Amino acid sequence: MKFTQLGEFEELVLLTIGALQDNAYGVSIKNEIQDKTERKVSIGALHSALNRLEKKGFVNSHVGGAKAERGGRRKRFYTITLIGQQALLKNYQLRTDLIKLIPNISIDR
Amino acid sequence: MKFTQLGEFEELVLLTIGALQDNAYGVSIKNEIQDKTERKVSIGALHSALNRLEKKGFVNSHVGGAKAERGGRRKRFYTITLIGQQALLKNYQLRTDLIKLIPNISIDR
DNA sequence: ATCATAAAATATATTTTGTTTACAAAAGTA
DNA sequence: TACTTTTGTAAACAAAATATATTTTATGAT
Repeated sequence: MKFTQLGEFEELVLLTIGALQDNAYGVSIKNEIQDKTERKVSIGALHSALNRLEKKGFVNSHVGGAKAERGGRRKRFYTITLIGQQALLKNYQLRTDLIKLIPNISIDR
Repeated sequence: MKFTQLGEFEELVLLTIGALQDNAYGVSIKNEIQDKTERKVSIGALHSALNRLEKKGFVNSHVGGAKAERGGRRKRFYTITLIGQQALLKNYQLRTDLIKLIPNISIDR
């Protein structure tokens, strides 16, 4: 494929990383998505999306220090890149424009 | 397993069907998406998305009468169903909520 | 009536994205 | 050391997206 398109789940993950600001790592992203959507997210599914997002340049990551309350592996934190933000905005604007053209649909509440 | 999740391209197609109102068929949908997005849509890709959308209950279809200017096969027109509209709204609202939580992002123009 | 051509849908194969399942690593506790 | 908790990794498979090629159907011209 010539230039990489953001998939549906990838976009949701990317939005969530942005929303979580500096606390976006595997488990927090998983929990946030589950809370907001009622859909269950497996940690494996999430990490494969994260890997793809990083490979495409939509996010950066770094491992944090060893600071967990009760042990555990170090977290890998994700942050959204500029092109990640741009991709989100572009999708958002396109969908907003289109949805407004649909008659008898109530986008405000 | 029951798959009712809308894919990224499927959602774009569904939005476009809604926006085109009573003129949504293969070629018009393809052209509309290409105009709005600069991305190239193959007619085969589009029809496979349409088939999935119909199987999932997000759209209905019917073939039109023979009315083309210069021959050609009859068009199959698509209309969005109620659950199609509901799915679009749900996605729209979720993304709107999330994008507003991202700092330093300008969603208004 | 047959032929050429246009318009649209269908078929098939491949790649990319999404999901599940199982497992491994790192760190604290006892 | 062994145990438990937290998090990440890997591999296999299913579904969605894409590209390319083909077929069906309709009309107008000859």
